[in-house]
Formats: sequence, C-alpha cells, structure tokens
Amino acid sequence: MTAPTAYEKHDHHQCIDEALLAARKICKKNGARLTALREQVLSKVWQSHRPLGAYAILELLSDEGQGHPAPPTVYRALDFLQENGLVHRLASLNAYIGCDAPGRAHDSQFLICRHCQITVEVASDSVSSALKTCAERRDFAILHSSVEIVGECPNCQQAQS
Amino acid sequence: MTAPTAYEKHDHHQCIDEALLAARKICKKNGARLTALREQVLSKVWQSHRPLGAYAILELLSDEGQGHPAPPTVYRALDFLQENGLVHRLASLNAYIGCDAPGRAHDSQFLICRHCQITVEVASDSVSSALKTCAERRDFAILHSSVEIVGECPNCQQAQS
DNA sequence: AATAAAATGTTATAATATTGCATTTTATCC
DNA sequence: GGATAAAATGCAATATTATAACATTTTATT
Ligand SMILES: [Zn+2]
Ligand SMILES: [Zn+2]
Ligand SMILES: [Zn+2]
Ligand SMILES: [Zn+2]
Repeated sequence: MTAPTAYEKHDHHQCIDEALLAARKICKKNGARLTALREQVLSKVWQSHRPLGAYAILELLSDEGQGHPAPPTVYRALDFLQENGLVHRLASLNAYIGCDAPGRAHDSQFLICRHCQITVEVASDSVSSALKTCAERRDFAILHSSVEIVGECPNCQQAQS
Repeated sequence: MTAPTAYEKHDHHQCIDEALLAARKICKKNGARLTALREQVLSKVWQSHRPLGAYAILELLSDEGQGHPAPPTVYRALDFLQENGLVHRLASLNAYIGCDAPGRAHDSQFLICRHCQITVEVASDSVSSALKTCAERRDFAILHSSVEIVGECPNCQQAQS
C-alpha cells in the first residue's frame, strides 16, 4: 500500500477513516481522551486535503446539526489535536490540516498550492537535517520548526498550460 | 567587518542606520518611494532584533508624537516594505522584522528565541537547496517558502543553567 | 497651472483567537 | 453505589490582528 499523494484521485473516505483509526490508537496510547467532539473536529479537518480555518470548522459543525458551538469549542479541540500530534497549524494561512504521520515525532513541513489549496505534508530528512545543522552552527537549541512552501501543485501547473 | 550576530552586544544604532541606508538605496533603484512614514515604520521595526506586531509599531509611532495613526497606515507601510524586501513577516508570531539582506533575493529563514524573542535571519544554502530538491521531487513549483525555527538562543540556554 | 497617480487619513468592520466563569461529564476514591 | 475531584464543554464577552471603503492630501506628469 502506497499513501495517496493528495494530488491524485483516490478514495478519500479511506483517508478520513485511517486518520480516525490512527487517532484513536494514539490517544489510547497517550491516555488522552478523544471525545466525540474532538473526533468530529478531526474528521472535519480531514474532509479534504486543504487547510481549514477554525471558523470554517465551526460552520461545518453547525451544518451538521451539532447545535451552534462557539469558537472556544473548536479552538480547544484543535489545541488538543495539536498537542497529540493529530493536526498541524499552518501559520501562514491561520488554518489547520490533519497530520499525515501522527505518532512519529516530526517537524512541520508543507507544500501548499496557492491555486487549489491542496496541501501535502512532506517529511524530508534532508530538510530536517539542514535545519538541524543550521541551528547547531549557531548554538541554537531547536524546540520546533515549521516549513511552509507556497507554490503550484503539479495539477495546477498543467491546467495553466 | 563581520555582521553583528544579534545575540552579542553590539552597537545597535549602527544596525538601524545601515538598514535605513540600504533601504534608501534599494528603493531608489526600484523606483519606489521610501516616504517619511515608511522610514519611520522601518526604523521602529529595526528598534530591536525582535519581531514587532503591527499594533506595537502603531503605539511606538503614537508615542513619538506622529499623531495617532490608524491600523491601515501601519499595514500599508509594512506591505510596502515587504514588497521591497525590507521586512519579513513572521507568520507564527503575526509580527514583522527587518530583513538582514535586503536586495538579495532569498527565502525567509529564521531562528526565533521563545525566551527573549531575539530572532536572527539565516540564509542557509543547504536549507534552501533541500527545500528546492524536496519540491522538485514532487513536481511542485515553489513561489516562496518560509522557515521558522523556534527554540532557545545561546544566551538564554546559558542563563538556564 | 491642470491633471493624474500615489500616498495618507479616517471610520467602520471583518477575521482570528482568548479569557473567564458556569455547567456538565467523566474518572477516582472510599 | 455515592461523594469528590478533575476534565471537558457551553457560553458570553472581549481581545487581537487585519482589511474595506471612501475622503483628503501630497507628489509626479503634462
Ligand atoms: Zn485523501
Ligand atoms: Zn493546485
Ligand atoms: Zn542590532
Ligand atoms: Zn534568547
């Protein structure tokens, strides 16, 4: 099994299902409580491979008839999901996306298509080690790092020409 | 002459002066108008090696008795400065910092001390090329990229122990 | 000097995020 | 099982960051 690359057509329900399964497993291991609300937020985040803003998630929850939750509800769920490595926040977009490799410690590296917004998480060892070397050279102790690369995905480049 | 490393004690007035001089030169070359207001904003941004929020800049301008400018005033100046490569925006902090190498095209790479907030811009070729390779491998066309590494600067690490 | 373009001033408002406190749900202890 | 504590959620208000829309002023061009 190869992971779907997001750009390609794929059975996206599988992405959501896998994400939820992985999340349950990880939370169990961490002794963290993946409540119904948190699962709902996580599945909204996974509804596409595009980053989603907190207020967009809020609307989706409303639409689903879960009452009309207030912002803190969503932000708290997102905080929980981030703490448990299940979602990442993309600072340049004020938006959130499901983590592709939850459970493994890793920094945050993304390719973001400015056209279609499809965003893929990458886990480049050479990027990571370049960052590490760069920091070490300056005696800087890394706590966490984030890489956000904005550009055009293969599909959108083709559509252009 | 070696560039001050921000962590070390240095004559910071020189940083500000150099930044202003460089800015004038670049704007002249670009046919861009570095107005009094824009210079004021740029020097506020350079008042420390710490990223500064738009509203903080606004306050500094007020304190200086330039009247009480409104947010758009500052945001417009910051937009101008960014377009001309004189400041960078740090998305993870919603804050702005003077560019260390204006004039040369480069992506945005920073080491941010979460303790003292001192932030240094780095220009690591190995990071840049790792990013490039990583994107190419996925047929992703980079428009721009940003790297924000959060951790502890050498000074704050020492103070710890 | 007349005109157009660019920059700034001003007011209002949008978008994102947090604080503080009440209530409910879940876990823990006896 | 019932009492207690801890965690999660609901909810109202508000803080923070950023932009839109339009009037006025300044600067450049003719
Ligand atoms: Zn998918
Ligand atoms: Zn695309
Ligand atoms: Zn300095
Ligand atoms: Zn520090």
